[in-house]
Amino acid sequence: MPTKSAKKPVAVPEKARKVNVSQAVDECGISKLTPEALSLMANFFKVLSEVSRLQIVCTLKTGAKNVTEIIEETGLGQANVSKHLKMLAQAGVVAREQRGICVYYRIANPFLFELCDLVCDVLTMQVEQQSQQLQQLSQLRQSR
Amino acid sequence: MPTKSAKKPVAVPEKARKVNVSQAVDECGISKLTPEALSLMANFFKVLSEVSRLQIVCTLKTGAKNVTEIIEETGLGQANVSKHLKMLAQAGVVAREQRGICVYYRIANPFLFELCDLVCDVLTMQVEQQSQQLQQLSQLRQSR
DNA sequence: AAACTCTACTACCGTGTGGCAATATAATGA
DNA sequence: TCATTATATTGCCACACGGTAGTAGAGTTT
Repeated sequence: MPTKSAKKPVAVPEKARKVNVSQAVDECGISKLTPEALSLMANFFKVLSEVSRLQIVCTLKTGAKNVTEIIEETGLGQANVSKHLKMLAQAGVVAREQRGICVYYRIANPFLFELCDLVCDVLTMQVEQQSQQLQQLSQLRQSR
Repeated sequence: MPTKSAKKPVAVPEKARKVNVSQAVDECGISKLTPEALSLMANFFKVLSEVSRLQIVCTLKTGAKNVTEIIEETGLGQANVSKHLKMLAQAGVVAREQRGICVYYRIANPFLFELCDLVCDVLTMQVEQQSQQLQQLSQLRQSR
């Protein structure tokens, strides 16, 4: 049973942590990360936490595309695509390049796909694990 | 200039895509992912897109901890920690284990740290890139 | 049993944000 | 110049979600 040093940790209010970017990511590795670095990470994940934006990223997997092409491939609304692209660009996920009248976007850092593949692996493992557990459950059921 | 086949892509409303999990993640690799798989990914990222939850994950880097320990290490409120832990557990990020009166949580899949490290790398690259660009800008400024 | 600890849950509030329609801006062509 | 196409922006609404206080329940100690 763990012992507590102080009764109430005095709970410094959890709002009021806005972060000024930069410096932040020094020593890599998830442990010993400054709140700023954590905020950077959180923001990065947040950008990738919407199906629409992931759709857009998928679209760009096969190369740079302009907004109209992205709209057609994803079936998303124009305003949304524009908004999402802006967010993705600000997060440094995609790069913007104007060619004549059109604006082409591309994945800024191909590392992203590596990352997504890794996530896919993790999720696959989880799904498999879950289905195994379900199997075991149903087996227990039948042998009753 | 890209040609458009139809004037208005008829915009199937973008709400009304709730996803039933499972199957989804077949062929790994970010391209050719079903909407269900994308939704899984998005949800995974969403769980990691909050500073508080990342703090909790960091806390668990050094091994399983009970809720009180997590509260003390992070300084978060008890209700929040409980809520976040529930979310992390549902997403399969952490595993729950009751020992007597305490409940211990641990990272379910150590792969997670690998993933976070990769994200750190990506973010580091981005930050470095940005600072380089800033440097170039200021140099342009001075040589004016 | 009563008091205490640990964890979970509920209700509430404020904020952030996705989708949408309408409008604005920019570049091109007639 | 005017019309057209491509992209960006704004305002609005609905909804999801984080933080908080209060409460509940389970286990432990006295």
